[in-house]
Amino acid sequence: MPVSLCLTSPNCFRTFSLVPNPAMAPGPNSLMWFRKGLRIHDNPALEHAAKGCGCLYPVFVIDPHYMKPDPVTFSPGSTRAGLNRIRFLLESLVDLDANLKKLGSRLLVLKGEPSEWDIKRLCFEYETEPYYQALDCKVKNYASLAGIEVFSPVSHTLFNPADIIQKNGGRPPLSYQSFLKLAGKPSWASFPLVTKLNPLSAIGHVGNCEISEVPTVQELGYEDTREDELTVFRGGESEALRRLRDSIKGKEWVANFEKPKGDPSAFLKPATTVLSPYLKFGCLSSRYFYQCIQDVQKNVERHTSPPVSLLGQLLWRDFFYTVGFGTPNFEQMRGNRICKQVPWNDDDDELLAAWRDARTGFPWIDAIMVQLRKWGWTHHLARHSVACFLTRGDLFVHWEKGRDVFERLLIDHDWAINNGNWLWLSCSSFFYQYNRIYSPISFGKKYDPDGEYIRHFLPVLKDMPKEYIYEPWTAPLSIQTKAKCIVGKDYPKPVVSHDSASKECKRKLAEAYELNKKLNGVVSNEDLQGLRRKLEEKESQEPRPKRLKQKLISWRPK
DNA sequence: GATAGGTTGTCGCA
DNA sequence: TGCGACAACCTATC
Repeated sequence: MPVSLCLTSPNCFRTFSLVPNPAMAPGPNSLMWFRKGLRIHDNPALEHAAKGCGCLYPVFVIDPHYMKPDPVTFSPGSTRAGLNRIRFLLESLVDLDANLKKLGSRLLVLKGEPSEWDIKRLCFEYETEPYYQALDCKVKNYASLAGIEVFSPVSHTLFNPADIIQKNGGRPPLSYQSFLKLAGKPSWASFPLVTKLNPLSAIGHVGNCEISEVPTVQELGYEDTREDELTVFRGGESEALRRLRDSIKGKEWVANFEKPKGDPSAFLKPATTVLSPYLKFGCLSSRYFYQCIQDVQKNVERHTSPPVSLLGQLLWRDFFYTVGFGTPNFEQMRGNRICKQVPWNDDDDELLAAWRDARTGFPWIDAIMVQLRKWGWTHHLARHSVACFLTRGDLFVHWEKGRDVFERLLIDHDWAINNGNWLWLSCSSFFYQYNRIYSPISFGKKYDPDGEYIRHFLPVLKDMPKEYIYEPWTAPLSIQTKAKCIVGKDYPKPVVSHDSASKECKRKLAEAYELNKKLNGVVSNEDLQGLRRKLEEKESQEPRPKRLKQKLISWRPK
């Protein structure tokens, strides 16, 4: 009996069939299913698949939902991913294919046509995201029905999130420090990882299955993509290892790395490693990265420590993976045990769109949103700035809305880390000091007083004198004219007054916190509606210029 | 129940 | 460049 196995989405079971054949010799045929973990080095699933096998099928399945152009979204891309990330993924696949070819194999890219293959061993990297949990559960069930051995090792993260949760009595730790204590040193920290593989077995019979080369973005149906809309970072394991070598070359830089001291406005040479997209797709093994940093630290007198050190950054990643894995409804406010229930604006699409489309009228915020859209990447602190601005700092828009925008645009988008950071920045979980608000004016200014970052990503402001570049609406008209940028015409007026909007946000959060405390975190929809009404009443009693009156202009960053 | 500590706020001052 | 005031949150731990 052939057993159908779908390797694309949890709700479909028709990609191809596996036909176990006990008579096959010499070893069992193996299927290595690549999802993330797009690498040769430190890839236990691939290693196991290759060990003593007959034929080896290295497979990547194109999921149409992830790849196919969706014409109705706000930025080029598919239903689930922006074009930048799709391109990054394709580049990573091309590189993986090339690296497999060096080992005498190749990548088999499949697109949905059923076929029968003779497989006895199925190997894929373990995943903690709900999407893969649901999919893998079904795949494992079907494989076991068919008598196929499944090997699914934890190798995407430093630790197994389930172990940490178990050590903590069944609940994930909610602070970084307690996470560190529970985690300790990873078991493999001082063992050499397998970074090189022997030549791989041949590909087996593929039947009538449609095998293709890695498609280009054009072949996927993306036509009019302007080059300047595309990211400056190239995907793939080779590029990841090159970047890694470059980053750790400067031993002092590694040893003295302090995340909060990095400059978010540095764009010619980013202040961080920009290894996050490679970690996201597993082009770079986080464990290999860990060992490389460890080696550098051994050879210097003193070095920084978590949370600010470079190693600390990798541990943050594991922290969010752990909490995300152990928290039901982690990606939403409702039904999320660790999330404060707050009456965010969730129907003001105008404010959301202004933020998303880089027309809030705050150049620092808008420049970051342009960089995000073009590069699919911005510095961590720049992400903080815009996330705070959208939610608890100024616009009071629901963090889930901002999360969705990041999810689409970031090339390093990672389910656990993105949701975790939005919970953090909106003061919904992990972090609660809602009085600490990033100023959309002074925060950028302290790193980049001349506004070079703004001039680069918002060329409309390139001739604005530095005295006004963070607040162009305060520039006298003569200056605006001279700079060829009239605020309200060439560049928008600010959508809110930061002073009054941030005060209002603090007041609302104080009320929301009080309600959560009173109800012991069990806040119903009605409770939230009640608070929303109460806050609105207060607003109408004390009318204040919540939003500066302005004619909406159809301004687009160029 | 009290206390310590928390990845990275802002402002004014020395 | 570094400090305290600002106003005061929460979680972890005892």
